Amino acid sequence: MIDKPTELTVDVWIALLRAQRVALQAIEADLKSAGVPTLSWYDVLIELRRSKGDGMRPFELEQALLLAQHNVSRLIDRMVRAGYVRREACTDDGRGQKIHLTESGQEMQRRMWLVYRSSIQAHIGERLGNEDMARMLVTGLRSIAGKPKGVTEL
Amino acid sequence: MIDKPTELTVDVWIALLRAQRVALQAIEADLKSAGVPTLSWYDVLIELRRSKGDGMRPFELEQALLLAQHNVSRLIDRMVRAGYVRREACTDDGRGQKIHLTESGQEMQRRMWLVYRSSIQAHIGERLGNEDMARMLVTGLRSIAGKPKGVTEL
DNA sequence: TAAGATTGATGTTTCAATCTTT
DNA sequence: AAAGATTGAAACATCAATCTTA
Repeated sequence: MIDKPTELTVDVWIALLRAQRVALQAIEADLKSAGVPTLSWYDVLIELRRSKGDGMRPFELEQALLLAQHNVSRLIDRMVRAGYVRREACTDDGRGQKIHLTESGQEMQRRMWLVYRSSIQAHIGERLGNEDMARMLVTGLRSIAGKPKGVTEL
Repeated sequence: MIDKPTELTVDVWIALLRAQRVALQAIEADLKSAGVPTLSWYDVLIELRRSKGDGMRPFELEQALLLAQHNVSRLIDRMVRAGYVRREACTDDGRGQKIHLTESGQEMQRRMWLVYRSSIQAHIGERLGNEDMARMLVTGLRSIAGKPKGVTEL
């Protein structure tokens, strides 16, 4: 059969699934025990911060975060209710809107980053050497992920 | 600060998140368009199949699949309703039970594997060379994931 | 008391349909 | 009609509490 994967390929996929799951659970647990929101909120906060005060359209967030439109819509709902972002009318496209960070959202992003970065170091950095990381990136993970559509370059 | 990650470490984490998300979404989409259940069902089916008819305790599934106990409980509920697994009383431990594959569950596992393996090949195998895969595994992904607790060896 | 497992309430994601503007 | 975005209903996940047996 032409599209049957080798054992090695299957092992890589299983390991990829597992590594991400283990690391993600550990990192989410760290965030939770620090009393801050989850990673999906962080993703929105950091994307908006990178937009430098211009705000972002929901569909831009959608592409950057690999989320479905209705999920972005509801994620923003919750973050508006929590006071971290606000919606603004979009001047050049009547259908759309612009999402902006609030002061409180900026603060939360900074606060989360302090927790998040320790966690990345603990669960990723301390387990891998520089050589290994560099190789995983250039010929491995990025080939699987493809090129991001949004503004954010990896 | 002692636990601040390097840029490279952060890049690896972002790439890991992204690669898994992209591949997972692609694979789930393939399963859906083939009209079969999602990957979490497959994970249960294949674990049970590996147990060779002995069945598995819910807490064993929990460890093998990295799921919380209540999630396993409800996942099994749904799969029982769909007729793919059945619960049996556990002879040596009155608190527990044994989960077994049904005939129909075995069939579905086989059917899903045909779809799943093409999908793994398309989204992982065709994007990576053998050398790269081998390196990602031994010095990369597996160091992040740690050792699995359950029966299943990667 | 602790381990194995389930349940009610609540929060989040998904599906399909809808609404508005281009 | 297509793009951007939202919404109701249903499926699924999570939290805290509970139940049973070891």
